[in-house]
Amino acid sequence: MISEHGLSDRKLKILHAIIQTYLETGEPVGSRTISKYTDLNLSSATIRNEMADLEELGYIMQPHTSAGRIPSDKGYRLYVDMLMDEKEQELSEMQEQMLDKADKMEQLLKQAAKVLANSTNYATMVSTPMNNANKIKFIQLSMVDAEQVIAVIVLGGNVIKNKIINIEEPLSNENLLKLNMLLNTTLNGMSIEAINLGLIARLKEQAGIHSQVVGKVLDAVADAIQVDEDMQIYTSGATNIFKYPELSDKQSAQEIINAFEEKQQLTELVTQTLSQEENTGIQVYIGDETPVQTMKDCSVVTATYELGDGMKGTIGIIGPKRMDYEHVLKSMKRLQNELDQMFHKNE
Amino acid sequence: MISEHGLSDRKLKILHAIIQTYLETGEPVGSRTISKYTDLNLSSATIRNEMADLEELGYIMQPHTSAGRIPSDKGYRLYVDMLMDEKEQELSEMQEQMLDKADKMEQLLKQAAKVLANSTNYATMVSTPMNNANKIKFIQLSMVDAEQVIAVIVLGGNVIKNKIINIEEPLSNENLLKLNMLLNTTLNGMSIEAINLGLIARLKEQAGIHSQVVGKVLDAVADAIQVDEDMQIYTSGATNIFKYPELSDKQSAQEIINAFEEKQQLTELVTQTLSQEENTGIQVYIGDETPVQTMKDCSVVTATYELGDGMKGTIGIIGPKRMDYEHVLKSMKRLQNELDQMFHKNE
DNA sequence: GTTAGCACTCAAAAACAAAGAGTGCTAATA
DNA sequence: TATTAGCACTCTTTGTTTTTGAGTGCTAAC
Repeated sequence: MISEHGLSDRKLKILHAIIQTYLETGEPVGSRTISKYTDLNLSSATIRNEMADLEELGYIMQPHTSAGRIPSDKGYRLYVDMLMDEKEQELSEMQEQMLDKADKMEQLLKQAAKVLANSTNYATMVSTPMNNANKIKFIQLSMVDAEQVIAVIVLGGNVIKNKIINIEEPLSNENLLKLNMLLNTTLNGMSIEAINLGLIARLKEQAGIHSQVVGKVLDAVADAIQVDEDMQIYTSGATNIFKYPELSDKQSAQEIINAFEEKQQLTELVTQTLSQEENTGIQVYIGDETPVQTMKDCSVVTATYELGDGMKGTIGIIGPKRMDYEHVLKSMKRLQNELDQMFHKNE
Repeated sequence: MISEHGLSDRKLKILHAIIQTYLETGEPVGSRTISKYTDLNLSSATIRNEMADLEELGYIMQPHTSAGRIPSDKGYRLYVDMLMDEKEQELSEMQEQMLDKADKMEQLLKQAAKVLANSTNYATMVSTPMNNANKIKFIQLSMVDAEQVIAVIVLGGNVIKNKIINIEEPLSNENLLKLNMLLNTTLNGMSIEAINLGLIARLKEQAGIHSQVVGKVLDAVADAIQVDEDMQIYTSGATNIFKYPELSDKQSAQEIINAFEEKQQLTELVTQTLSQEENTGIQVYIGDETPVQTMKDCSVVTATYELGDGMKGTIGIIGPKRMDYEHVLKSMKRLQNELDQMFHKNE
């Protein structure tokens, strides 16, 4: 939706110019600059009048009297909303850079974060898909040596988990085979929530003397999923924030980078993004709008990508409010596309 | 080895006092401070004379005339060497914090880095073990569905790798069994270097019509190992460097944190550390001594831990030159011990 | 409606002025 | 001979004042 701003065309142009120059320079922009470096052919005085209006309307503000203007959050918002409505751009070539190294999901996502950080010069994050309603695709137990069994669990989307289980007495080949049969026939295609206590009891009963092994395997399954529940987040380019003076004073830099390192706070972003069901799946949080308080002086752009099976992951870009929204939105769309495509191809 | 410093006992005491107070405050320390807050009972003037000597000998220096003295790299070196010779301390309790969450190696090491960072307030890194001469312990292929086979490879030290392989036509159960037999009998206990072209050719021959599958599996093996070759590095507490003003100006902070994020430069540290064969396995690099140029204004303490099978990993602490060496060295020894122990127990 | 002109404001930069910590040296002292 | 008190000197730090310049708002002319 376009905001009901009701600004004259000229005001809009001036606002646009202010924002764009501010995006580049990071310095408050004065009336003279606009008057000179724009094709409006208006004197600085006229611009000043318009700017006074724009300020009154809340789109721009002065850091102090006798300084130029900078966009307010509201101003950015308008700008971004305008951008969002623009036609889609041609995609791709990003693909090459990514396919390159990527074969495992983990690496693919790491790479994605890196590519995005490089191409935008902001800090980026990519989350692994959350498997809320994920299904077990395959389970296999194998003996590694006399006392150790390895359990390999493949989930939907080819997410692979494995876990080593210590057992007291060796399993015969035959029994191993039986157990594998049992587990697979019972659990295959099963969604994770569906594995309840009743089912577990039944399984153990059927396993007979090996019920304890089954117990351990189920623990392993639970564990494997548990680990995945708090999904992984890959970040890149956190130090890019040093490039923007307004964020790189010790205090802010410390906090933001810390958030990136600890990742804890980023999960908030992920859940927030995933819950919000938008058409394009791209969201822009400007300043205070962000779900993560640490980043209240930043802008955060997030997008979701899909894996099928209802699995969704998140991509995020964190930068200064004066971020190059145009470029970022484009890059975001591209990456989103790439990821969607890749995962669907791999399926 | 103790350096041949040949300093008088008094000089040594003064140097010690200077370093210790500087470690705490981070400010140049003057003669008066030493005279007052030490049990030497000497006037500031006497101290000044001694300090002049110490400066001439290169153990301390003045940031500028009429400032107090700060330790030089040489001074720190002497101090650290003295510490290193001290008796071992009692270990442990760190174990609890770690065992807690740890079950997979990856998590264990992540946790280790975190614990260490918390306990020292410096930036830390832990590398996964390098498997130069690592052996294949177990290989298993399983069908996931009609077109996909999963290969699980367990290496020495229970390092698990897996990879999904796409195949054209389904394998019968029988053939799968045969392949597994073939692979295991041939490759088990084999060190990775030993898998050469000749062996590969022989394997393929024996696999007959499934030679292409074998090829893909071997690719997968190579790949799995490849991935491991450039080992993982887990870091924690990078933002701790903000706590030390002498490192936290934009320039340095940016560089150091970046090194931590990109990890590239840290591998240098790891290899350096691993190559150097010391008795205790703990090394201290002060300032310029560091293998990583980015950290020339820091001190870096590294240690190795062992996994058996000749696999070794690295632990590292990076902080200001005025780091609390005593504490750090103790923590380091503890962690080193914990890790050694854990991996050997798990074996 | 637009613009030139001017007085005014205010942050940032530059210039200047203590203040204070610490030194080196000399001369007196134990 | 080793230690110490005393003093002049040096430099950073801190605070104050001045200067500068970009940018504004307002008024009056176009």
